Amino acid sequence: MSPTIRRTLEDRLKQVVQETFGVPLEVALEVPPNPDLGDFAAPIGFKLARPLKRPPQEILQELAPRVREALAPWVESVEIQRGYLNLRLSDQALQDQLTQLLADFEAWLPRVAEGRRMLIEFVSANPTGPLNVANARAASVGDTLVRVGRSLGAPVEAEYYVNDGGGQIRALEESIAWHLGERETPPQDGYLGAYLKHYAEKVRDLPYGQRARWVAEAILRDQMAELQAFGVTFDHIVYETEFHDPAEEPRDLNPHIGRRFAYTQQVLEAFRRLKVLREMEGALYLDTTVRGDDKPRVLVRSDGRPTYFLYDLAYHLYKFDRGYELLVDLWGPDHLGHVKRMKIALDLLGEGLGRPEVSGENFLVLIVQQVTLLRGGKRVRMSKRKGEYYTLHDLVQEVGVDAARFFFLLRSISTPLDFDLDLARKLSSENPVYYVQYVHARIHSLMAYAAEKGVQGSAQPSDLALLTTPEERHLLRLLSGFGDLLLDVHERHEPHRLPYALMQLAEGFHAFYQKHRIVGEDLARTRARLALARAVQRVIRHGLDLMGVRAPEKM
RNA sequence: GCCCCCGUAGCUCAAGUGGAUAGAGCAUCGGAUUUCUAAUCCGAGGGUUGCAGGUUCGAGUCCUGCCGGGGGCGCCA
Repeated sequence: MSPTIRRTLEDRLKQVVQETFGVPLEVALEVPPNPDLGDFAAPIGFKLARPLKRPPQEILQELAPRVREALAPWVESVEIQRGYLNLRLSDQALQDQLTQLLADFEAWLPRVAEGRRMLIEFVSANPTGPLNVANARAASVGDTLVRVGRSLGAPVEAEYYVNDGGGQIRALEESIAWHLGERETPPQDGYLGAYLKHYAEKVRDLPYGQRARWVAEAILRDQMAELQAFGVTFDHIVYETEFHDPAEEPRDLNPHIGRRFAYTQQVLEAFRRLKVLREMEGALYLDTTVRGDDKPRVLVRSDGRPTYFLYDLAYHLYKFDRGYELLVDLWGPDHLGHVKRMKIALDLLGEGLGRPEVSGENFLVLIVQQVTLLRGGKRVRMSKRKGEYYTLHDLVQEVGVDAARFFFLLRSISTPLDFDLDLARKLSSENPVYYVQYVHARIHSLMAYAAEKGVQGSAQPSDLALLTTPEERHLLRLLSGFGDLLLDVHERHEPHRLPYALMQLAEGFHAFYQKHRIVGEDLARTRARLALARAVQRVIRHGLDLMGVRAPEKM
């Protein structure tokens, strides 16, 4: 429940500025480029200069003594440097963090204050073939966001949407017939990959028209198994056909069909009420241009079949209806053009329904950029329909779950990722993931050694006061900031910060270990250093777990 | 043609909501271990942040234009 030191300091600083100058100021603490400058830097001199019409230096000189007093329990020095107020944490505060971390790790982690119920939808691959590496990247990112959120006590759930309707299912049906030799020419837009033959053989005895549904279910099961092996699970699975008209298909063939058709009708009614529906050439359009879109978007085709867009709106209304307050969707770059119209449509939907919570504001799309596979320095072209594949399964076989997940998380979401397969295979012994895992294993072995030497008893506060070398202080500082890091990952939806932070912590520990003897003559110092090592191990283990990466005890 | 993403060290990428001397890994070169895991550590070289302007105390970050790469622009999903 403890707020982090950084948040505490920011709140206090804000308060002091308000009391001293009577102006509000959002204070965002930064970390100075050089540790000699302190642990935190508040760039408030520049920011106050304008509203107060006074030079930064003068402002800070007036502020510094008050800050020093207000932050006394946590901060041992406050210095003015250029336009910054540089803060140095007290040894006591850092040692207290260590004590609390070890006493009750879960309680030491910060909690997300306003618990908006969040639903993250990701992967949501078509049930027409195996998962590819783009799905793998989305799975890594989405799952880690879910885990981080939960670790901070935020109500976050994971959902998978199955596009089990529309043209691709018809194409699947045709493709199955082709694989069974019932038609000579391969269907246009068909799925010609060898994998499908295996599924097709199992439905040979089913009549044409009923096979695709069975195969889609089987593929979905296999996808889920593959994801589970990748460490990724979902709380909910929702099918597109739930939003279809139940008259479309007999329910004994499709148990999902039409269960939530009411949502589809509700969407159309809301738009009708709002008078934003347009009929042109026999098709029904949503006039998104009233909110700045380029052109109206088709909801119902001229032959009466609804589009994916309409079903997607019904689906997202269903999400809001279940009480989620923030909807996060992870989409591929090919869906980029849909973001704007979707937000507009949700705004209109909320207005039409008179429900302000249904709105584009509460709908966040994260575009997870594409993955390009390289082999021998050349692009590996992939096409589901042509049957050219490199699957999630292949990836796990080749580089393993740990390396794959770590590697995917190492890039920010918005960066296209070149995945060099030759390099990835080579990386198996050079990948940074092993650098981090090694710290965990090393500390495990260290603990065993200490036990063997008969070192007993946990560190007392007086022991921890001995942690004063630069390497020890650096580690204490990194540990104390771990909660802030998780908050950043959660609030900004930037999971790539996590592996970087763990690499930094690992680097700090390796350097510390190299330079200082941990189990030694001085028992008090030994206890203190073991406590520090145990805390590092705990944080590393937690961080790796959030990434779905194992924390081995031996390497 | 319009919209979006990207352009940072030889390579792959970071850079905490506009902050101090732009940082890591890999690669290259040079060192370190009789004692707790060398899958480690220490050090060196390597940069006009694609180009040109602008905004301001301050720009890799924001704005405009251009160049290059990728993606999208369907009564497909």
